[in-house]
Formats: sequence, structure tokens, C-alpha cells
Amino acid sequence: MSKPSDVSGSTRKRIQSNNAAARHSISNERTEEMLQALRDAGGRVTAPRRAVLDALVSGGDHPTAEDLAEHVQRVHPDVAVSTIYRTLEHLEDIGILVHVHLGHGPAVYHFTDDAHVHLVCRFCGHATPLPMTATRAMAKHIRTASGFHAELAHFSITGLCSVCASGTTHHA
Amino acid sequence: MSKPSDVSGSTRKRIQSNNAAARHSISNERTEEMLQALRDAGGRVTAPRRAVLDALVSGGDHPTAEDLAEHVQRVHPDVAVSTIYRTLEHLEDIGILVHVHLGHGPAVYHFTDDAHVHLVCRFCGHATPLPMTATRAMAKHIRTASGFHAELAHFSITGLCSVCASGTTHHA
DNA sequence: GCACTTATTGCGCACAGTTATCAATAGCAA
DNA sequence: TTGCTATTGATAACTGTGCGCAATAAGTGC
Repeated sequence: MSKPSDVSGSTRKRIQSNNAAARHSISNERTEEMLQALRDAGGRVTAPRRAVLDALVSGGDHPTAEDLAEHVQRVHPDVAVSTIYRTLEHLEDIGILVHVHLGHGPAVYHFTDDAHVHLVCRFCGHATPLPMTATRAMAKHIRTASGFHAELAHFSITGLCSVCASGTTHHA
Repeated sequence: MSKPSDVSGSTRKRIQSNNAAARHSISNERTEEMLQALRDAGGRVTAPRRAVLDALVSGGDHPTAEDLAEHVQRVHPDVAVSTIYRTLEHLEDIGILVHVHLGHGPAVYHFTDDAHVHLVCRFCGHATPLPMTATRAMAKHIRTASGFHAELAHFSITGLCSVCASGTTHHA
């Protein structure tokens, strides 16, 4: 589906290295930061993992495992899908990544420090982030009402975005 | 898990099948109400559909499709699982049923007029309903912050319930 | 640099939950 | 009753993800 034609060309973000390492995997600061976290947790840095992190860094907003696999396999066609999943799982285990369910389809992935609540329109499918202030206020609201400590970012919140709500007011 | 042999105080659990209607399905007012909605929407009332509605009415709190199938098949062993799913889908289409994602597992089903926000503890798995007042307040909050019309009940909200939060404060 | 330990990988299959296909059946209106 | 067609049962397919295992290679000590 999502066909980002950003094949190693113009749209790729901040590629800043021309050395041999970069040819194997286009890395940047962010990738290196995450690789360091991986190392710090006792994990090994491998080409597939580097590639997955690159995909996460330079990939779009809400990459699915499949998106990431596609991205990774453009550079490393031999990386197995199961490796992608295992890497993602590992990154979650060490706490630098979270997966989020935007809807009925596959999960999407975020770096933990990017975590935010997704408001997903069931009409147009667009995902808007909920501002942090509102997120905090909601969490506090829930805590007050039920004593429940909400982690709002894990599941999205469905509904109608402002545009679709006004356009489809009479829609079932 | 939830396999309580009986839930509500209603005593129409086991009915000897003397008349034709009862033989086909154990019904009560609520079931009949829903069947009427089905009819009103132009649908046909069949034994499997009646049984699914019965299962929804007399089943536990958060029945999954599998729970419902099991329930239905106790009376009608020949009802196919695909029929359960199709019936559920149809009931959703006509607006009397919604499915909710409590977690990573299968969806659970609710009559639309029972819809509520689920706070699901990721530690103990317990699902608490969020009081309607809080739900409304939250929806308004989101609307104010983002113009988004939230339908909060579709996905659950994960987090830690008050018990687990106090017991596992230092838990990652 | 070299051997060594074992984490990680590729492959391919298994799985859960759900949906599609299609001929046969059965509601229900006439 | 008849006839139309919505609905069904059986089963295959499908999507997203996880698993098992032998082969590979990352990091460690020498």
C-alpha cells in the first residue's frame, strides 16, 4: 500500500556519511543512539538490526512491520521477516520501542520517546496525535474517576476527525 | 477464562424444549427485542441468529466470538463458526452490536446500548468500565483539544488498575 | 589476528482470529 | 405452496505474528 518511492534518492532524510559502513546501512545519529542502547542492554549489533533501526528512523510516521521489512529488504534482501519481528520485539524488550494499534490492521512502531496518543478517524483513516497536555489531563481524569493509571498511547482512540465530523454529521 | 455457568439471576438457563420456539432457542425479552431489530432491518430470523443473540444476552460480560460459538453449539452443535462471525457482523451492520478490542486477543462483543469504555489492566488483565460521566468528560476534553470526535469505547485503554499500580509501583 | 561462545539469523512452518467461496438450505412474502 | 434469495455449513484462504532449529557471525579473551 503505502508506496513511498523514496528509494535512496532525494527524500531520504539526513544522510551524512559516505563511508563503507553507510553503504551497508544508511545510519545517522538517531540510529547510532538506538544502537548504543541496544549494546548497553547487552545485545549484539548486526546488519539486520542496524537496518531495522534505520528503517524506523528514516521510515514514515507509522511504519508497520511490513513497511519496515520492505524498507530493510531494499538494502538487505536476505533479511527474513521473522528477524524483523524478533528485532522489533527485542527493541521493545529493552524499552526503546513500543508498538501501537491504530486500527484493525497490523501494529505500528514508535520509538518510546516519541510515544503519543493517536486519534484515528474511522472515516478518512487519518491519525492525529493528541497534544501532550491533553493526554496528561485525560490520564489524570481517568485516575481521578477510577484510580486507573492509564497508558493511553498503546491503543489508538477511534472516532471522527474534525473534517469528517463536519462533513458526515448525519452519517451513521 | 470466563466460564461462569450462570451470570445473572435470571432463571431461564435450561429450558425443556416443549414448544417449537423453545426447542430452537432459549429466548427472553432481550433476545426478542434484538430479533425484532433484526427483522426491522429486513433480516431473516434463523435458528443460528436466535442462538447467537441468546448467547449474547445470557453469556458473560465480555464474550468473544469463540465464547459465543461455544455457547451456541451447546444447543446447536451444527452451527458453523463462520455463521457466528457473519451473524455478529450483521448485527454490527444494523447497529445493535459493537465489537471492542480489550487487548491483543480476540475482539469481544457488546450490545450497542451497553457500550462503555474499558480500562484494561496490563498486569492482572481485569477490565473495569469507565463511568459514563468520566467518559463524556474525556470526549469533551479531546474535542476541545483537537476537534476530534472520540468514540472511546471501541478500543480499550490499557494501563494499570489501582490495585496493580500500588502493588507494582516499581515494576518496569 | 584467532579461536570460541552463544546470541542472532534464515528458513519455513505453525498459529490465532477472521473472512471468502460456493453449493445447498430454509425464511418469508405472495 | 411456490419462488426468490438471504442465509447457512464446510472448508479453504488470509493476515499478522510467533516458533524451532541448524547455520552463522558478533563480541570476548588470548
